[in-house]
Amino acid sequence: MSFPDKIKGTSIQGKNFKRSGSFVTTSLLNQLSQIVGQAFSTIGIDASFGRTSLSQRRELGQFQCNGALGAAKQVGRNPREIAEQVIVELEKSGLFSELSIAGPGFINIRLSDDFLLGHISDLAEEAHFGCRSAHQSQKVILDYGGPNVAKAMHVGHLRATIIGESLRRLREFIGDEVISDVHFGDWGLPMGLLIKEIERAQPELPYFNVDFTGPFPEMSPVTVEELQELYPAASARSKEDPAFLEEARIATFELQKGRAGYRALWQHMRDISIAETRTDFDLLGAQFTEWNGEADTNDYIPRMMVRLKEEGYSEVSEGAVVVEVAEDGDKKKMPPLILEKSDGAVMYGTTDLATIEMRQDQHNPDTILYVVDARQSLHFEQVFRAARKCHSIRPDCHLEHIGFGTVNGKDGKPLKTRDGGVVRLRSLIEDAIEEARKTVTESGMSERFDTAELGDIATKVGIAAIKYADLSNQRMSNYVFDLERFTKFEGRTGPYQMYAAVRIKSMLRKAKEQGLNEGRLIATHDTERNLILALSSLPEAVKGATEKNAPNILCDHVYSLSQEFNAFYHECQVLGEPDEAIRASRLRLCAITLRQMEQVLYILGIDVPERM
RNA sequence: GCACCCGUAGCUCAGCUGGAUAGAGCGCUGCCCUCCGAAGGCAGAGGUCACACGUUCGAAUCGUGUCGGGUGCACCA
Repeated sequence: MSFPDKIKGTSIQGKNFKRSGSFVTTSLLNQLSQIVGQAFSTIGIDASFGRTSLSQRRELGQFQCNGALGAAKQVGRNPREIAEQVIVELEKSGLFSELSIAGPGFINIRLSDDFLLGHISDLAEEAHFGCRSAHQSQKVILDYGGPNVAKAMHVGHLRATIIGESLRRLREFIGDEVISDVHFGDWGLPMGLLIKEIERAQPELPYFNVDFTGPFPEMSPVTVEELQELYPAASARSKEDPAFLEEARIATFELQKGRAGYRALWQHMRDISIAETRTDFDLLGAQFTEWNGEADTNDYIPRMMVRLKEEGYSEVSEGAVVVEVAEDGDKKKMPPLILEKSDGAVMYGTTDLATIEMRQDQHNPDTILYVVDARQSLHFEQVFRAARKCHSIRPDCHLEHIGFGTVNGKDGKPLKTRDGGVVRLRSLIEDAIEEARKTVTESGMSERFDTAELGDIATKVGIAAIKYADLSNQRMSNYVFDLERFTKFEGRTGPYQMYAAVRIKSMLRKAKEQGLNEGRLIATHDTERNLILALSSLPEAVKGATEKNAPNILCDHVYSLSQEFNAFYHECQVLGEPDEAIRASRLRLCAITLRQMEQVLYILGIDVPERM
């Protein structure tokens, strides 16, 4: 693809916009902004006013630039006059099929088909649709998931996992080196509670004998199911029985100091708990490169404590070792980060800080992102401040808490089971798949597919429903969990997006059967151009999603792809188009659309089946 | 008490680096299958963008305050 001959060598076309082969140097909107910026520049106005975006009013143009209004203010000239001069400059380029001024000075732009088609053809050649060109690759550690030993994963882990995994895939897509760490909760007071609870039931076990040096049994004395019942029991007991709580505290302390029997028992609990959570993560498609936990910082903690004391960062306050993190000009009260309780045990602030030191030591990351419930924002503020103050991390390493709101029931309150208990993640997923199975069956799919494929489709639909519903919300706001709504095939749902993609797959399959080939892109209909515009805006969506850690921007993008595709599909025949060149072009457009849709859906963690 | 998050159509939510007539989906009304999957498309009704003041040529968007909801504020995670 190349520009029409007539525009080569014009002032605006210039050297900056030559493309060599299929290499895309920048997104369509960036290119346009630069081109329009040059026009502003030519008439003596700062090029930054050339910022151009997709038009909000498609009937007036494909793109709009509002820069003349802002420039008018700064330069003290009439905005319409500026706009007119800019248009005169832009017309010289020959890149546009329509340029007009509306209202007080909005510039409306339509691109020539050559430029538009050339751009999308190049973009489609790229493995990442041009999304990597503007991004400086970095090493990112993503901390999400956060399951705990002995506790079944529950609703609270849903968002952490879904959002975290999506960010992991997004970062990988733009070319970052990503380390994903599940950060297992395996080191606090709950461990002591569990040890003591098990001892109550089975005091004869060797784990509780201080003099026993091993070897300890290879099999765990408890099953996961038992473990999951032991924890609430122990937790309840600790609230009623101060003596039990005290024993648990001591056990926690002794575990952390390395008491052999406790460590052996702890290892069993950790192993069976990890095995259990893997199932949940597999169902949600979460992939971790590291299965570290709080306990893995144990070697770092003593060193860290000594260093912080020696270097004067930590101090003793009310019997506890703390790091003061309050700063002048703080608007809110900023309590110190507690590293060691007055009983000598460490807390999650300690392990979090030590984890930062460990990560700095092992990976030297550029960014660490924590995908954790928004309610923990104060905690992370404390930890990050402490990390900076104590030089636990390279100063230019970016630390950020990616918070999120709660999952609510239809009553607007955090989701609970009918009897007020915690909703298990597993049952949530199973319910979604079950609900999906219902809608899938109702749609008559059961007659077309065998049981195995039906099960696969229902699983994919159920997972897609949950994920899309979760990710399409703005991260920080709470949302209402309504399976019936999520699993519908109509409207803004995961299944709707899948349906659009599957329909393209089906069409491309037919084309292949009929021996039809793809060919050079040509534009014959505005729905084709609109679809191309949607496709070409992926880099902006990806950039926005990355900068704000906001997968909902990608949900918007894939939704508008679906909408534009459906409009195109309705208006334009593809397989039935008699003109071979047009048919080949449309087939190509369908293929590009499918590839981008699947790519974005993949980032959202949604699998598209071959048929449904 | 202090701090943070949220308040947009009947319902569920986008939009928030200021720009034209504030957008989706569900629900509601009406059209479109001799045509590649109608699980689709097109059109319509529905809004004092919580409220007030301020900055601005221009505010859902920025600032201040008020009201309403959620959350958090040292030895749990």
